[in-house]
Amino acid sequence: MTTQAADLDAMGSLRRTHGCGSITRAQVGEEVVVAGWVHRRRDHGGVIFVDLRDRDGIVQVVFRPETSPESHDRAGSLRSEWVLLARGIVEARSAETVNSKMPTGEIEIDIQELRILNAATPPPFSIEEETEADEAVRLRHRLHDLRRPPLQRALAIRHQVARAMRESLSGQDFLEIETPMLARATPEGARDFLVPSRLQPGDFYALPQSPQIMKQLLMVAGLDRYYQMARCFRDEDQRADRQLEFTQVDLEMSFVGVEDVLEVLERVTVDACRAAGVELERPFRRMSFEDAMTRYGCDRPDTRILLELVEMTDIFETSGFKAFASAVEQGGIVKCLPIHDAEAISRSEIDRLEKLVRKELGARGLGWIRIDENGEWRSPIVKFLSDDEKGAIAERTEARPGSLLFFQADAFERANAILSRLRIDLGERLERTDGREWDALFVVDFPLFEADEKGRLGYVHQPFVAPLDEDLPKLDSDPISVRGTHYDVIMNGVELGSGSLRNHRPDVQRRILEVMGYTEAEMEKSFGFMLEALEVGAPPHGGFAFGFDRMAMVLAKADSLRDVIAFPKTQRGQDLLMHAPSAVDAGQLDELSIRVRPTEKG
RNA sequence: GGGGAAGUAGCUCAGAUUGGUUAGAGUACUGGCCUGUCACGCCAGAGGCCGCGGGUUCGAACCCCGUCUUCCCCGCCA
Repeated sequence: MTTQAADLDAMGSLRRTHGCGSITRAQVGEEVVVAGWVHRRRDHGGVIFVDLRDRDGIVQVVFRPETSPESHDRAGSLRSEWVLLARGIVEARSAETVNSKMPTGEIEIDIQELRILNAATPPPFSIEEETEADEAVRLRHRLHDLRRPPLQRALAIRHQVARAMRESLSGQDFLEIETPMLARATPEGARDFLVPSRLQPGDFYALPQSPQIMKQLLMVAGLDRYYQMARCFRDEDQRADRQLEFTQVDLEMSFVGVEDVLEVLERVTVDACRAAGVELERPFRRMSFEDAMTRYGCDRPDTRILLELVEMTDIFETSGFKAFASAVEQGGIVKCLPIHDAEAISRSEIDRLEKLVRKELGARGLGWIRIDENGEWRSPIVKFLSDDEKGAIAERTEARPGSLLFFQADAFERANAILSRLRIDLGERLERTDGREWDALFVVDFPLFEADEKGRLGYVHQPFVAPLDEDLPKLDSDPISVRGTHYDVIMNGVELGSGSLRNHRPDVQRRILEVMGYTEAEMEKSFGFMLEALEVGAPPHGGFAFGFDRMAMVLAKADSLRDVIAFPKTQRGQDLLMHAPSAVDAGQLDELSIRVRPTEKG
């Protein structure tokens, strides 16, 4: 659709004097010039009101035939989202016409001169605080969506947080250093985005998944303290909190231990949040990975939710209740989520929850016991339990009339994932929270290795994480129990970022790769230049990477990364506004020595 | 790769779990009227490949099969 031919004006020498949202009673009587978009128009035949909107806010401008017949006449043709420049006198509204719902509702501008700078096609949906438009529609019409206040606020918060983090890190003696976007493909980790090389036909660059290796090389090179607002790329399936391309506030520092890094992280996090108007309590709480999993079933707990899980595995080791006992026998666990005063959870609600965890998380079922007002145990599973088991359950969960107990008997990961999901769902719905708005904490002491189903060890985070000094001897004797120096910063149940000390000694790095089953040749192929770098005098070093988009999401109280990124991609990786990715000319492919295999899609 | 939800007017949605006239509403849009509205109001009008492709049927928005798109989740993402 194209715009109607309209009689348009040039700006001439007229310039804006105020943002729409910043005009108050203080300007009454002054002449002002405002510029923006027609938010709404109310034409009374005589007087015409236009709500004019810019980044700053909305102000009512008035066109009266008696003030300026010409402006009034032309205002009649205005439509939504047309672009105006208008000069007029700020007037106080009479008591009856004050609009208390608008920040600028006490004043209006009597327009003397109107310049229509541009017309506009009708917007696909109205530009409001809240929109009901489908997300696909919002993404296709991203320019209109970006005009909505929540998105404008989110981008402003994003800017403020970025500025504060740069300032904070500069103030702590970090240098901002850029690293290449055209980097080397890595065999490990996420799928790479590849970029074909014209000058080296048949070879490819890879867009960096993160600057991990490059920042370690900077430490070896003696730059001491580095940071970067780093664009990162991972060609993996997306989620509400994962985009193909995203931004990390990446940092690394030399001659430090865990405490030194955490001190920096705490300062940066506090400074960043303050820039978004959020004051965090210091010091941040610390929690071990083990503690987090035991009590919350999750390595990024939202500790504002007061519900906690209870360990039950030992009770059911030799139970007559086959469903639980066999889970334990197969190396799994039994855990319980007790909820007291749970009368509000109906039987049909329990069925709904069971269906949910079966479908979404692969639960085998959802065991539950309700203790009614008379102390009777109402439950489909209670008939399988011995008196001893019932006694132990009651004692550990502090069950009482009104309590509802949810059980999972499954593999460690799954049982915890399911109960953690229920904990968050029900904790929020029943408002079992401590009332704090913000909850920042460090989770520390992650295991270095995890075993796959065949018992082979792999790294939990990445292959360069240094072990805790005191666990170093166990690298040979009991590697699975070796704890890493890895740490996470968690806020409101969202992982803001993670980091660790790195292996600076080549012998330790090699030993860790050996434990994971790498042969000498594989080590050379995958990590050759890293291992070489450690040989040229690598200082002890460690660092961190904040998921900057996630920080903005949490601080803007958004539910999706797409609401804090100007031009995000859909779950299928498409940009619905600019239509990327797209086919390219045969000539372009030819230059790159690339031939595309035809697909069904064409 | 797998599971789920959705797809009807620009937008948000009805359209019986029972297939049957010309597919409706609100809003937005267009024209007219209106000098104190602020979700302005009143009158009139226009607007539809019922996501797409097959099939069943005398007849399909509706039933069946496939497919595409968006969102949520699992896998995946050090």
